Parts: sequence; structure tokens; C-alpha cells
Amino acid sequence: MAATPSRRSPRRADEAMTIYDVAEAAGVSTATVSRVVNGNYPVSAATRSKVEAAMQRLGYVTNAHARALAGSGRRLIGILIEELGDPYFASIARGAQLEAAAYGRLSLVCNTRGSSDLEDSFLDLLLEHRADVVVVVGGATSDDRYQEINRVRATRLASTGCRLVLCARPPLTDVSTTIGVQFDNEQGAFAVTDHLLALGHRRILYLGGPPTLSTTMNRIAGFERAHRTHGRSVDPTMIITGPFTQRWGYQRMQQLLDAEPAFTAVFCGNDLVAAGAYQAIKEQGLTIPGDLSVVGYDDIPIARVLDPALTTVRVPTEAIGREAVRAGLAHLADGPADPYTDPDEAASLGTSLIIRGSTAEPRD
Amino acid sequence: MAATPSRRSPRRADEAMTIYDVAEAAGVSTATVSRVVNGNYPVSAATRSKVEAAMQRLGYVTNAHARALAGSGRRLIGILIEELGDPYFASIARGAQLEAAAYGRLSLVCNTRGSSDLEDSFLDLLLEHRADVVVVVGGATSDDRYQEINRVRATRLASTGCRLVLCARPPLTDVSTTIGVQFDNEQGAFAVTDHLLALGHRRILYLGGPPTLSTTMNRIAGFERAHRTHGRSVDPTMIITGPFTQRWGYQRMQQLLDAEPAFTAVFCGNDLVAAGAYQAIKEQGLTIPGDLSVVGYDDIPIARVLDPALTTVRVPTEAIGREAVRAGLAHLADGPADPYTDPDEAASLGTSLIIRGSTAEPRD
DNA sequence: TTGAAAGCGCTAACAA
DNA sequence: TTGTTAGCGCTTTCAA
Repeated sequence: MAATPSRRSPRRADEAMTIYDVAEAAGVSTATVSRVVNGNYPVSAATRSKVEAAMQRLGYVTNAHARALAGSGRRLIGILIEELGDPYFASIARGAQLEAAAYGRLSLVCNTRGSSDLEDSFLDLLLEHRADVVVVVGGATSDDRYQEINRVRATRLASTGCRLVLCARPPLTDVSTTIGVQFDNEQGAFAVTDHLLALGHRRILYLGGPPTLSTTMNRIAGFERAHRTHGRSVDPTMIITGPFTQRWGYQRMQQLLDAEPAFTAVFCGNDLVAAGAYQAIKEQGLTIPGDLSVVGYDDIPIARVLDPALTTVRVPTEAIGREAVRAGLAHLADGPADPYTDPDEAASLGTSLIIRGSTAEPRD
Repeated sequence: MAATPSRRSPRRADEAMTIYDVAEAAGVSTATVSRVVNGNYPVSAATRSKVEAAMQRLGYVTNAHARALAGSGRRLIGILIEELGDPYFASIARGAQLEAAAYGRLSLVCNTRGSSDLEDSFLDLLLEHRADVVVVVGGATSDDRYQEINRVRATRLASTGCRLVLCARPPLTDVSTTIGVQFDNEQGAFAVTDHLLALGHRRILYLGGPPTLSTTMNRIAGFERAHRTHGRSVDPTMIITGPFTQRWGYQRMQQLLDAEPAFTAVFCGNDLVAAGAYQAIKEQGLTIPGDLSVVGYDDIPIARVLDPALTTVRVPTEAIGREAVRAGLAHLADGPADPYTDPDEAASLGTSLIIRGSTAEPRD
């Protein structure tokens, strides 16, 4: 019955209790305490309650680091997000955390502020903490440098047994250890453009989104396909790209309105740009949708508050966050089984058209 | 020159390199590798570069768990937030993360969805990971149960050497190990009410915010003090409390407008309620600020987009997040020295009045 | 059903 | 300047 020797050094007040303390207090070995804690091995009822009482009394809290070192315990899930203050990204992060929590996992959200360097340093930190899955959300441009940077990252992560999930950003070509989860922006842009064309609009302006963003390119592709489907072609001067900001939407729309506007509807690259466009349109004394129909993209909370409420495309942000974590976990050796999904298939989530008060038939 | 023996077991592909692998590859001991990694001890230039080359070649990544176990390495900072999707909370989280990052700390944001149980389970997880500082943000009611729950939490956290920081929620009475950081809501409410009174309004309605929230009580206190300062008393029927939602603001304002409105200005408990009130007011064919002045609180992004733009009170959300982390760190034994702040003084951050287009002199 | 003991990867005395 | 070694708290064979 001789228990494992107790802790060797004197304790400080703010030092946590260890399994040794509990073992000593309960008069059992540390192995037994471990078995009680994990409940994965038979322990007699009497011993169990002795140990549980001791744990309770001492306020014992498992040390996740020791457990991780010993090769057990759940690993972390990292969620790298471009901007926490942006409800679009925040909602994706929210979904990802919810899904992680559903698997009993601790996930941490890191705000990269759009900086690739910050992204890297968070990635390092996550690597050091031996995260399981890292989800990188949103906003990257899809040039060669991007591909290269992320290929390197994927390799580094893979070397510690961690999966990289690219969420709502361009997938990597030729990297088998990376998972991509995206929105089907082409389809969303198609739907909202089709809505305008069906109302009878013939001159539609596309306004905003950096041309370097794959998101923008996909939206423009949908915009063009809708025109083709209606037997029309797109006037290239009707496509104007720029930053995804309210300020830019306001200023650019002002300029367009000062010249003779040759359009009856505006497809804004996102809701923020639409909010800016609203301002400019109202200042000109024009009405929405009487003089001009306006649509946005993303359906952020602002869309509902604008006057009139904005017709827009809702992207399933929370769902994509969940999907990203689910896909990452599914790729793990011991991940949850998912018979319905082919793990090698990059998910693409559909969007929905939300028709509100900012669209109507053209006046003329 | 005999190096430390190499790792004992064969390696799997996704197993990370260890300090043993590096030591072996560089022909040095693990202690030397550790010294190179930490750079806190003299190592000859030649040895250093040999080790660095080996680390590079093998793709070595420090194991944060092992480091933590060995009693070194930085601990985590936890940020528990009521709702990530709410820009108000998101901004606080953002500030907290920024400040943590400034100290080279990894912080994790957890979305508790307002559930005390979820809050507890995240707290457990954080405890297991031996977080340094836990910041709990916002929204709690300040009853006896709240005090009790948090007293227990503070004690548990303290037993693992972790500080609890209550941010933008009521401070604890009689618990020395807890830190409180708050907004001065009384002052903000005073300022915006004073603004309305100075414009000449005499009948001002206070609309919204759960009466159980200390935030609400503080705002009402400021509302009343402003009246007293102007030599007026508040008609109790002019204070209406309710949930902080747009829907409630809309419905409640509809009812008030259906009856004979006995007020010329409305102080909404937050901007969301104001957005709802706007809808109801406009539907009645009334104008803002012509027929009715409206003010909000918080200055969330929606405030700027409302038409007319909303006069409101800006609370320094990002600053309070930073302050919370700073205060938590300052309380640590080895925390950053801060000669300017008394660590035992609960911080209270001032607010600013943002005057926009929704307030004017009363018509009558 | 329980205990003894060997690691997990790293740091920090202590020796050399 | 470098190496040896004893832990940190936990899990997990292997024995009893």
C-alpha cells in the first residue's frame, strides 16, 4: 500500500496541486489518480471516491501541458482571422469555435489584422503549442507569392502533425496536406445579377472589391455569366474595382453621379460599399430604388438597418466556419468519422439571395 | 565531445523534431541547443551557427508544453467574451489581443454566448492550460449569485497563479485577487442627457437596457443626475427598461407613438435599440430630429450608417480591452513594471459624446 | 485492482 | 564555453 513518494519541493501559495499531492492525500499511487481522472481504466468504487474526495478537497486541476507531453490530451485548434472587428469574419470565427467546442476542443481566435507577418508569428506560436488544426480565414490575394508562402506553411505545419485549412480564401494547388473551404461567390453574384436583369435593368454597374482578391474575380465572373445567360454582354466600363470600404463607395459613387450616370442599378461588391453608395445617392437627391436600384453582398447587420433595407447576398459565414473545423478534424488520423463527405473534396458553400427594399423595376 | 544520446524510439512522419534530434545532428548536447534557442546564455559563435543550421535543416519547432512543464515559457492569456458577433464585444477582444501581443503573449478569445456554463467550461480549459490572466468581458448582472460565482472562480484561478480581470462588468466586492476595469457609464449618460437638456428638451424618454444590468443602472443614474443638475426631476414613467435589441426598440417605440407621445427626445439604452426606434418613428411619418431627437449609446458601426447619423456616446472599447490585459499582467509577480498606475485601483474609463445628425432643438 | 517506473521535451543547476 | 543530470506533471506499460 506504500504510495508514490510525495512532491519533492516545498509549495508556493499560487502553485497548483499535482497528481502527487492527490495521491498522497488519498493514500494511493499516482497511476491510480490518473486512472480516476481519465476514467478509462477500472478502479474500485472505494478507491475512486477516496481519490475524488482528495481532488475536491485540494482543488486539483489537471495540467494540460504535462498531459500533452505524455502524449495524451486534446490538442488546440487555431483560428486565424483577418479582423475581429469585422462582423463578416467574426461570424466565421464564431462558427469555427462552436464546432470546435462541439468536439470538446479548445480553440483560439487570433486577430492578424491582415498582416502576413502577424499571421506568421501566430502560426509559429500555434506550432509551438502543437495545435491540431489551423484555420486561416479570409481575404488573401491569390498571386504566386501567396501560393508559395502557404505551401511553405502547410509543410511546416504538417511536420508537427497539424492540418492547415484555408477558409474563404483561395485554395492551394498541388498541396495534398491543405484543405480548402470556400463560398461559391460566382453563384451568389450570378443570382443577384440575375435578379436585377429579371427586373428589367439593362445597364448595371459593378462597384468595388480589390481586383487582386479572388473573391472579387469570382463575383465579377458571376456578374458576367448572368449577363450572358440573358443574352447580353457586359460593358467593361461598367466594372469598377476598388477597396471594400464605405468611404470608397461614397466617393466613387459621388464621382459617377456627377457625370451623367449611364446605369439604372448598382451591384456593390459588399454591403459596406453599398452603405457608402447610399450616402452619395441620397445626397444627390435621388431615391432608392426609385431612381437607382442597389444591391450589396455579404448581408452584414448594416444591410438590414439601411433605409431602404438592402437587397443583398447572404453568405453562410457561420456554416463555413463550422465546415472548416469539421474538415480539418476529419483529416486527422483519429478524427471523427464522416461517411458522407469525401475528405479530399474542397467544400464550396452556396449563398442565398436576400431580397429587401433596395431593388425595383427601372423607372425608364 | 560525446553528445547526449539521441531519441530512443523510431519516428513517425508527422512527429515533430526534438531538441535531441537537433543536438545529435549538430554534435552538441541538448543543453547547448536549449541555450541557442533561448539566447539567454553565452554560446560560442561557431557552435551557435552549427546548431542553428541543424535546426533549420530539421525544421525544429520548440515544444511549448515541454517548456511550460519545465517551468519556463510564457503562459497564455484567456479572453472570455459574451458574443463575438457583437462589434462592441469584438472590439474589446481586439484591444485585449493587441495588448497581449505587444507583450509577446499568445491570447485566446473564447465566445461564451452569454452562457455562464460555457463560461465555466472555458475557464476550466484555461485553468488546465495554466493561463496567466483571464479577462472576462461584459454583460453580467450584478446580483448576489454573480458575486458568489465569481468569488469562487477567482479563488480557483488564484490557486494556479492566475489573475481574473472583470472587464466592463461589475467588480467584485471584497476579493483582493480580482481586478476590475470598467466604463464610466454614469458620466457618458450624464453627458448625452445634458446635451439634450441644453438643446432645450424638457421631456426626455429613457428607452431600454435590462434593469438587472449594472450598465443600465449606471446609465439611468447619469440620466437622472443630468436632470438634477438642470434643476429638474425625472418622471419615473419616462424610464422604460427592456432588452438591448433592435426588435424591442422598434416594438416599444411603436406602442409609445400610438399613444400620445409626451416626449420630444429619446435616450436609447444602446444603438441597436435606437435603430429599432428609428424604424418605428419613420413609419409613423415623423422626422428625426425635426419631430423627435434620438440618441444612442456605444457608437457601433450602425450608428454612422443610420439616416440621419446617430448622436451617441462612444465608449473606448479597444482601450478597455488593452487596459484589462495590462492590469492583469501588472498584477503578476513578474509582470511589467508600471510606475504610473496603482494596481489596486479599479480603472474606470471615460466616454465621449459624438454629436451627429439625430439631435436638434425641440420644435415646440 | 493497484503500484513501480520509464519516458514525453525541455530547462537549469552543477561540474568540468 | 560546454556537458551531465535531475526534475516539471502526467500516462502507460509491465508486474504484482
